[in-house]
Amino acid sequence: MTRRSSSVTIRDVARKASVSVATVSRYINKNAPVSTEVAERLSQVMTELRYVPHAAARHLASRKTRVIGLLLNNLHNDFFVPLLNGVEAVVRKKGYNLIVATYHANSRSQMQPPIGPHNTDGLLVFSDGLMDEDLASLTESGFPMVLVHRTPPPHLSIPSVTVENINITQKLVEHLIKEHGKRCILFLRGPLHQEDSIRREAGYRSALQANGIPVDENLILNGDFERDVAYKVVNEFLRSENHVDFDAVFTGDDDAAIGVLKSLHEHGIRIPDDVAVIGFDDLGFAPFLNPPLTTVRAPTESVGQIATERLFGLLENHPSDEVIVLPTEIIYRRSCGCQ
Amino acid sequence: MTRRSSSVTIRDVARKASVSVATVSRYINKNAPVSTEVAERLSQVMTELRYVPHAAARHLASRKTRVIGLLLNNLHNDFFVPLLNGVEAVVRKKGYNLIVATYHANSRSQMQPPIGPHNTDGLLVFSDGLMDEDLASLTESGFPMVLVHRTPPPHLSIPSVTVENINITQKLVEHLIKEHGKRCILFLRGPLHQEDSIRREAGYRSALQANGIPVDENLILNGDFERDVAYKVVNEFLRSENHVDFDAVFTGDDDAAIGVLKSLHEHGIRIPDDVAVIGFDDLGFAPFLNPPLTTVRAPTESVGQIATERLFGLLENHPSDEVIVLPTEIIYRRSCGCQ
DNA sequence: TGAAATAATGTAATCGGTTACAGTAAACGG
DNA sequence: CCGTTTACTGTAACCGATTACATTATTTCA
Repeated sequence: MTRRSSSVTIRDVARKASVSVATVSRYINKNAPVSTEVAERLSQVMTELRYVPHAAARHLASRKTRVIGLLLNNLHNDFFVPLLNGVEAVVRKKGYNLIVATYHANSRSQMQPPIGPHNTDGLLVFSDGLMDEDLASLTESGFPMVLVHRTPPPHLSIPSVTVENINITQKLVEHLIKEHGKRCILFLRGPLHQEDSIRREAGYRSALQANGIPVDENLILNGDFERDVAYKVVNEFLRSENHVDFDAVFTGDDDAAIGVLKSLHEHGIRIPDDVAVIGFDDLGFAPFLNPPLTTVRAPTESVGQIATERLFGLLENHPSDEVIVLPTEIIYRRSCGCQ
Repeated sequence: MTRRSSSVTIRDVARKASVSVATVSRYINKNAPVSTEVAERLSQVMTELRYVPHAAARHLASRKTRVIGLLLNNLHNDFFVPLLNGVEAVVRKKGYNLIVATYHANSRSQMQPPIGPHNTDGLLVFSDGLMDEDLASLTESGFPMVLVHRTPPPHLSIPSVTVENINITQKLVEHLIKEHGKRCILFLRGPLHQEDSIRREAGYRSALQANGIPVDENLILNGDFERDVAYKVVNEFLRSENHVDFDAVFTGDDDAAIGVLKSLHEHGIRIPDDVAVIGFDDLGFAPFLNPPLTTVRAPTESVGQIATERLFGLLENHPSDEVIVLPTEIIYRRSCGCQ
């Protein structure tokens, strides 16, 4: 078989430096002593030949990819910028590579998850595409994973990093009720199975209940934590003949808030005079919306960073199954009626 | 050598289906005919065994990684969301994987680029980390690349996708001058070697010159296309004892605009009455800033999509060295004084 | 001082696929 | 009816690293 290999291999280096490939490998990986003279010679030969180790060959032989994967439902959301930022910083510091892939529950039927044990050393899972049973079988095979904004299923010890949702949401919604006298609060939930969404809905419901306000299911819409969807759904709601009156909106997250504000503006609804609006995440633009958005500050970059560090912890054999919940805080701005 | 291989290999599949590994490989890659009975048998055995081909082994043997890389200067910017979105969609459709990595000019000295021929089949380059000579040697070795928001260096035929900057910037700045009577326009340029920044600065300068306004270098600051940097630099500018008066700001891009607005607000400067503000990119939040931002709509998701499609074009041997410049348009909102 | 540990290196099997080459049987073409 | 495609399959070399095992020279230490 004749295959032209244009690239410089470890054998070329070995030959030119008059050592064996094993020595070159040892020098590269620094996992066994190499005499200083040989080391110097190799260093020189390698730069001379511009040798770059072939990743796939290393992977195959060492059974390590030096790649970690980030699995997301989608990439529509500004929320992912701080998350990615935190993740990428740690990955780079460790000399690894990062594969970013999207995979969600609806795409399951059509195809396998694009990343997993076959092409990564570990996964950061922020996706409902991998269901509990998938997590179970991956865990069983010893594949390192860290869940992001998702609690591990019962009996599975998978570390997880998320932010506090329920209490802070309840507190935020109660702020609308107690401080601003709101009683008909529209809620845009996120993706149905996403944990943040579920918890925020729980916080929303308990805030109403704690204040003797019956939950009106007509006031709960699906905003999907997305600008466009939120915009559309609020538009439809406002256009429907006899929609329920409302005096506030909890948009679910800041991205959805953008869509909500747009829709309200276009319908001539004054914020916060007619309708108060609150979000979640405190994305970079939140203080500059019109009006500035009252929201919850979530340490998203830290989430990415900590989750990634924990994943490397697993790779380095420091097992853990702790669920880390980072604290959140309310940032009061004008959109709720404050100031 | 004893290595436990927990994973199912192509040989396991072959044995269980009573065929050779070659046949299995052919079935997987659909690059040679396989009888229907064997195909059916294989399909069944593969799901039964939950066989997933080992990526590194495929890469090593086929000299293809089925991975493409996106090289960015950083990930601080909301600008990357639509870009990533466009890229990822195409990559997924093609059944490839996407490595996202950051690499900028200052990190050059410390390390090699994290992605390249050794671990990807091709690169989308949106980074000043790879300099012209790097591009030259990569091109020479036949490595597929597409430049994003960057024009290929002379004599190198590398396809490129970008958006129109100069003319639209000149038109936008002239709008400030002619329609709103502005004459002292602060400009926050982006990263020094980034082409968008250079072109926007060119557009800014020619707009002033075309209208007989001398360019005051004191009115040009480095905003780096980043929220935080822009915020800081405008703050410093405003705090300096005898800074030049100004009546407008071209923030360079929408991300920087957020920082500029924040600083101006905190200094009690009214927008657009005291100072007009314009951005660039029309990011999702632009219509919702306070006041809504006049900016340039750039088709960033399309840029990502088209660039990626062209990269796959190269992989499929459709050479091209065209420079595609997507059109941009001004979106007039309130921050410039309109409406 | 002699046994044992350590340092430095080499040889060759191995990781899990792809594919060149070879071969057989059936279909085709004139 | 026979030479030539075509369809299908198998064997084994190969991709470029890592690393178990072996070997020799040098230290260490009781």
